Formats: sequence, structure tokens, C-alpha cells
Amino acid sequence: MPPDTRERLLHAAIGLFARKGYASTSVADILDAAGVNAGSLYHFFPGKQDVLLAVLETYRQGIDPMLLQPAWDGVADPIERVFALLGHYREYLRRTECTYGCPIGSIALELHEPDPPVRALLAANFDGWISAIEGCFIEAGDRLPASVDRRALAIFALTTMEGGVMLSRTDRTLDAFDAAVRMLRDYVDRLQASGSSRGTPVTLSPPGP
Amino acid sequence: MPPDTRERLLHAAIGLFARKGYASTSVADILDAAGVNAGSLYHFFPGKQDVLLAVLETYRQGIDPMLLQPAWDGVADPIERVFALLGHYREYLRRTECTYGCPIGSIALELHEPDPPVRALLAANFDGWISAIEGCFIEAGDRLPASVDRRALAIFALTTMEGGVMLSRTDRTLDAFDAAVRMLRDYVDRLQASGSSRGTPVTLSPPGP
DNA sequence: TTGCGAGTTGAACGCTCATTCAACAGATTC
DNA sequence: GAATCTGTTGAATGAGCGTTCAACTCGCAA
Repeated sequence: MPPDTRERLLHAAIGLFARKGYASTSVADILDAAGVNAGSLYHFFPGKQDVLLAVLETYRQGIDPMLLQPAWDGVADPIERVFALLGHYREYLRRTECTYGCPIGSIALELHEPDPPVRALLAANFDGWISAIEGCFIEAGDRLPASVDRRALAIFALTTMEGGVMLSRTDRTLDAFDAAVRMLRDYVDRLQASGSSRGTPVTLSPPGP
Repeated sequence: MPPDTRERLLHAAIGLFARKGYASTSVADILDAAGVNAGSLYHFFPGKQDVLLAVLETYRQGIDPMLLQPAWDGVADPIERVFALLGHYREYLRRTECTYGCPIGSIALELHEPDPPVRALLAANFDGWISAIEGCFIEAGDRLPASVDRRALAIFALTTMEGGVMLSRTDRTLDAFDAAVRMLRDYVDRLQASGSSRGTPVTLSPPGP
């Protein structure tokens, strides 16, 4: 029954890395936020980068229980689940007044030459996200044309989210995020309309302003 | 006729910020790369952040002559110009073995609480890019459905590029970038096909792997 | 010849950073 | 009750950071 010192450090680091980024967060910041002394941190982690590794691993394990399940609560339709998840990120942006969006994306672009284990965990996080969305599009079955690569579409959804977060964070407005998601919605609507020989017919909403 | 010290500092900073990011580039790095002493830098710039401002302003002024014109050389069709520009970024990724893509995007996500002038210049850079692509889609006229918001489509193209760069940089492979651009191409193709009562008919290529 | 301003030099400054370490505390084991 | 293990303490370390500054060079104008 070890004390929760490690947990407190991890939780403090998660918050600080999301708010300030990795490089701009000092070890002293983490220590202050966790209410822990320097030696204790180095008792649990070999160094600062290993705290980052633990944070990224926590995110990775949290994709399903902490991200997907809350976003998909009450949403059964697989395609609606994709946009429910995007809406989840929109809410995150909105609540923070567009100051931070996806912590994985921020760290991915912040570290220009990440050590291999860090890069591997970043890639694993992206892969978990993509695979979940790919599952939605696969579950959509013949509502989408058979010729559409489900995984590529999932990647496209992730680039839309990450790019939208980047632009919206830069001008502190949800406009760019909303515009990008609106276009993705229009695309998926058109895909559904084009393959509508089977499955429930879909009403095509115009992508206007 | 002032010596080119300021130019050398600017050029060195552009290269280093793109390669290592802003925070990870020390003033000493810039001085070494430019072959200049500390005092000289502070003769031309009040501080490190003002070097960043000058770099961002240089990028902004270079969007047309340094980015668009080379990418669009010999490409007349407005819609092909959009994808020619995306191909330009692909080449940039490829030549650097997927280690760096868009420097504006990297800095935008690296700085979590940028000073107002820095954020304004980042936004101005994105806006210049978006407006240029918006011009392409406007020029495409009735090849695209009238209901499609040209600016939103331009934003969508930027999120595709920035998101694609992020993912490709993370797993050091062009796959994600290619997948995202392929889906954007399919979307634009479908938009053209749907509004094809006027203009040149467009052959719809399947988005398969 | 003197004076001046633009540009240069590089050592020095104060600060923050990640990390270390010897000493200590308390529970568990033998 | 001695030994051991896990965890804690917080001052100290040394490197690197952005920045400052007094002294200097040099071309040019008066």
C-alpha cells in the first residue's frame, strides 16, 4: 500500500503538460503542484522525461474509458459517434476559451527530436484514436461506399480535429474548428448519400454557413 | 549600407526554429549559426521574442513569393493549385525524412500562452494561407456547388495539411499525410461531380488504397 | 583634428533548470 | 532488537539560459 505520491505527481504533470506544454513545465512546477519534494519524484521516476512517458501511457490507457465512453454515452449510431467525439473536443476547447485542445497533438509538435520511446507512445496514442474511429466507420458497413478506405477516413477525421484545434487555439475562436468539422460532416454525408442503395437513406444537409 | 548581420541572424533563426522549435533554440544557438556576438543581436533585437516576431513576419511576407509561386509554377487550374501546394508540403516532409513540416503550425502549438503580438502574427500567417486557397476555390466558380463555403473549404484544406504533417512527423512515415490528402481529394472530386451541370465534367477516381 | 553615432566585442551577471545525495523516518522482517 | 526495505527531506550542484554593459572599432562629417 504505497502512498499516492506517484499518483499525485502523475496527475500534476498531466495538468501542467496540457496547460503549459512539456518544456515550459519545470520539475519544480510539478513538485509544487503535487506538494512533493524533489527527491520523491526521483525516487519514482529516473528523470523528467520518464514522467512524460508515464503521462503518455496514462493517456493511452485512458482513450477508451476516459475519452470514448463519455463521448459516446447515449450515442449508438457509429457515424454519429465520430462527430460526438469531435464535439467532445469542441467542448474542451470552449471550456478553456480555446487555450488548449489535444495534449497529445501539442506534445507531438512541441518535441522536434523526441527520444524513440516518447515518439512511440505518441504514435500509439494517435493509433488508438484512429483505430477506434476506424471501427466506427467499419461498423457503418454499407452506409459508406465499399471503395472508401475506412482507416484513411479515420485518419482524415483526426487531421480535421488536430488541425481545427491548432487554428482555433491560435485565433482563440471556435470558427476554424467548426468550419473544418462542418466540411468533414458534409463529406461523410455525401459518402452516405452516394452509397445509399442499402441501409437507411440519409438526408443531405447543405454545408452552407 | 549596414552589414548583413541582421539578415544572418534572421536566416539562422528561421532555420533553427524550424528544426528545433522556438523554446529549444537558445540565443547562443542563433549566435553560433550566424557567427555573431551576443551584443550584436541585442543591438538589432530587443530580445529573443523579437527575433521570433521578425521570423514570423518574414514568413508572412514570403507566403506569396516563396511558397505559392514556386508551388504553382506551371499549374493553372485553381483546384489543382490547392493540391500542388499540399504536394509541396509533402515534398518538404519527404526531404527531411518526416522530421519537420510547417514551422508556423509547430510554433503555434509550441507556445501555449504566446504574447499577443506573437499570436497575432501566427494568425496572420494562417490567414494568408487560407485566403490564398480560398481564392483558388472562388476561382473554381461553378465547378463547385454554390452552397459550398469557399473559405470553410480552404480552412479544411489547411487542417488537412497541418494534421497530416503532425501525424506523419510523429510516425516518420508519409502514410498519414497521404491518406488525409487522398480523402480531401476525394471530397473535392465529389463536390465537382455533384455540381457538374456546368463546367468541365470531372472523372471521379475511387479513393481506394 | 576632433567628435559622433552605428555597429561590434565577449566577459560577466543573475537566474532557473534538472538532478543528486547524505541523512532520516517508519514499517516490516528475521 | 537488529537489520532491511521503501519512501522522504531539502539543501546543494553545476550547467545553461537570456540579457547586460563598458570598452572598442571605424567611417564620416564638421
